[in-house]
Amino acid sequence: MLRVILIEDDPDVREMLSLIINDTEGFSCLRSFADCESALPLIEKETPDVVLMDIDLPGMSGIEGVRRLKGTLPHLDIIMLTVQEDDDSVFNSLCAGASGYLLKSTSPARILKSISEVANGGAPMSSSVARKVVTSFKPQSPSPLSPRETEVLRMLCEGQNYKAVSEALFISGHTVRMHIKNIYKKLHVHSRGEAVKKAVHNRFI
Amino acid sequence: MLRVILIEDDPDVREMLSLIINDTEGFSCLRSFADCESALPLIEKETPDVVLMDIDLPGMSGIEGVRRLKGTLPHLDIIMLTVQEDDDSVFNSLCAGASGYLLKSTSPARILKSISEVANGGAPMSSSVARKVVTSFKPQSPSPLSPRETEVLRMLCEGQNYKAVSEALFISGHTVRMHIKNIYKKLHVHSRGEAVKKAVHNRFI
DNA sequence: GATACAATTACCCAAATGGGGTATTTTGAA
DNA sequence: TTCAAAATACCCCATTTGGGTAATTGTATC
Repeated sequence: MLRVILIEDDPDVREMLSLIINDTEGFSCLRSFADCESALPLIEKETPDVVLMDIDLPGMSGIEGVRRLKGTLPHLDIIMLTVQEDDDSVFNSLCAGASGYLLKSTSPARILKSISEVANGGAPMSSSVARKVVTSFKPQSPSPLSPRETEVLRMLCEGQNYKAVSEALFISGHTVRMHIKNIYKKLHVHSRGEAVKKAVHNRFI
Repeated sequence: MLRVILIEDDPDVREMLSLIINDTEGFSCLRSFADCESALPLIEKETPDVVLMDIDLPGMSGIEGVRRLKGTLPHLDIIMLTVQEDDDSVFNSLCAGASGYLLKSTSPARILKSISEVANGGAPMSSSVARKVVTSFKPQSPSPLSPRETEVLRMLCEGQNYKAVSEALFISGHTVRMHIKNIYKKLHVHSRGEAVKKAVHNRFI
């Protein structure tokens, strides 16, 4: 029996979901709340298996709610259930610790399936959300750096200095400097920190 | 009609998948190959809708194959279909540009569903893979840095130097240096580059 | 009140870094 | 074969950085 708690400010949606969950074999909606403030203390008491969480809530946002819940109950599985489909909502939710992300257009059957999926170690996502997540891994822009420069930059990211790089690549320190100067020029940066940030961010390394 | 090409070195698996795809309404397996070397030139000719790609192949790996295919056909949807379940295989595949990742234990019905899903902008993944992907967004360790140090580190990541930071935060250059020294100590690093990398990687900023 | 931690200011020094320039050789693509 | 890019190597010098040490203040928390 999967024990679910629901946080959703729209009373109609809340009621409907609660009924659907309770009317299905193997699922039980322990309680439902209209906001995080009232929900959080009780969730920590009741320790449900899964929480369905809206994002746009009065008071504390659902994302902040996730952050706090995961702080006290790291093993709790939380599925976002929201109309928000923008990158920020998705990525901030996942960074906060949500284990799934469904759009409100999701069918009741799919929601129930997602609840059992998340409880079994899955990460149910609406397909457009999943694509966003997967695409975020792919470097968006091709690296402007030559293979050698990429190699040098990778070592800079490890915190190696000129000398270490030159010894590792069997080239002189002068050459390392030249590569680094070219890297800075190509990335439009003027320091190591910026270069590392850009490299990590754009996945050049 | 979804046009599929299959790359899989096991003849039995290849045959079976090919039959299943061709025997299903709305799907067509244009061709199948045992390795990337022979597949790539023909895929660029036939421009299928979806490619099913194994990872462990003779010669070029499936991951490298994805990288090359996405280089020439950026809009092609590729689903990895493999026994490999380790983090490296998953993340390298997605970084290379795969749009989906299924384990070989996936049922034929689910594979067919995934093909249409990926063609419709989704990102089908086996549930354990999806959880890996989602979990990778969550910072594993809470930041050990004080708020002020976090602020300083954020500016270092922007490529600001001591003076710029001190002016922006209305503190003396000496204080900035002290903060940075403490940051290095807490993060166990010895240079700006390393600190930036660690900060970005662990999402301290 | 005591203790602990964060934030702040201060100084010294050696090493690393960034910016400017120039030049040769190798490699690969047109 | 010709040309461009990449990789190699070198010079000078001002500035930045990293490491060490120490002291003061405020704000918590105990």
